[in-house]
Amino acid sequence: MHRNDLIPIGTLSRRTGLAVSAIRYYEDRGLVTSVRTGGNQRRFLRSDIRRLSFVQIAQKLGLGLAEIERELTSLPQGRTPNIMDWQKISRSLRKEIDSRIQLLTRTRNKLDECIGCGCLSLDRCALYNKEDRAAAGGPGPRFVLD
Amino acid sequence: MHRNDLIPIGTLSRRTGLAVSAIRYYEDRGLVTSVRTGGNQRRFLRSDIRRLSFVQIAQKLGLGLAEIERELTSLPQGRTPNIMDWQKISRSLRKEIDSRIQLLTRTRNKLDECIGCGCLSLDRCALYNKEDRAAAGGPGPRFVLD
DNA sequence: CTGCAACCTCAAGTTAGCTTCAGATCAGCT
DNA sequence: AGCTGATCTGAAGCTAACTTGAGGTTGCAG
Repeated sequence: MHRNDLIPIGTLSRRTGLAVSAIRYYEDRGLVTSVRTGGNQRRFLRSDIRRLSFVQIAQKLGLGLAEIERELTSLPQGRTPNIMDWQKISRSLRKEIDSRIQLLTRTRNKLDECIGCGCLSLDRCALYNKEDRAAAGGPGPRFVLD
Repeated sequence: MHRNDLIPIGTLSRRTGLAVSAIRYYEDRGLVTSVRTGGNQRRFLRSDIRRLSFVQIAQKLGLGLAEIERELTSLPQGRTPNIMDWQKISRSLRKEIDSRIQLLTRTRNKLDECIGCGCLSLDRCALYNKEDRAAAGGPGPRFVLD
């Protein structure tokens, strides 16, 4: 519609709160793409603001850039993503949040049981265990949050 | 009580599921301590199994080793930690979990609002925003999980 | 008392996710 | 036309949390 559908990297930086260097890094990683001006400067789509906002939110949830990239592939290529596209991908993020909440809730319950005896073994938590009987139970509490 | 209150690093490794190299690294970082045999091999207290279990659980919650170290300072020095000590510190961990759950819940609610319009701005989420009016609202969705 | 798994130290390498720096060019206002 | 802030590239550096490797020593079962 208007000519300034294309924004320079500094603007994208201000609008997303990301450092310019971070955006360039994301481009290297393939999380966003840009076109170049005659003078070789990057120009991004306005819709990349949303795209990078999504990246930040997903990151705060603990997703790695690789996973985020995978999520983002569900956005249309060629066409600028519309509301429906973002709704769809946001719902996927919502699922992620849900499962994280569940995981934490389960851990909290486990921990509650274990606070009772202070054993911190989180599996075979039978009373305090002078002889370290739990040794038979295999290695550590690793599994707790796996 | 018995002579084998002291265990070698390999045993500690098996009992915690941690790599030997990781335990040595933790010792460098000051998360555990050991005594040495005549031949310079490390010997740990059995209670360090719990200590390192705690480390692993806290880590899975996203705490950094520095924060974990801080938590661990609440354990008694000199004396082997008893059940009460572990209960106390575990409760502190429980608080951490609780606040994380709250944070995620808040984020989920925000996101739910935003899925409605697909804007992903998460603050002034008034309908879809062709002119990018939100620009006035300051940089990105940074604050969401801060 | 011998053999060999388990230990030791120290330096360097690894992955993720960026930042910093140097030196050079661009773009837009006056 | 000129100034000045914004951008460019590529290499190197950084933090966290470890792992790997080389070369050497210990400790205990038989």
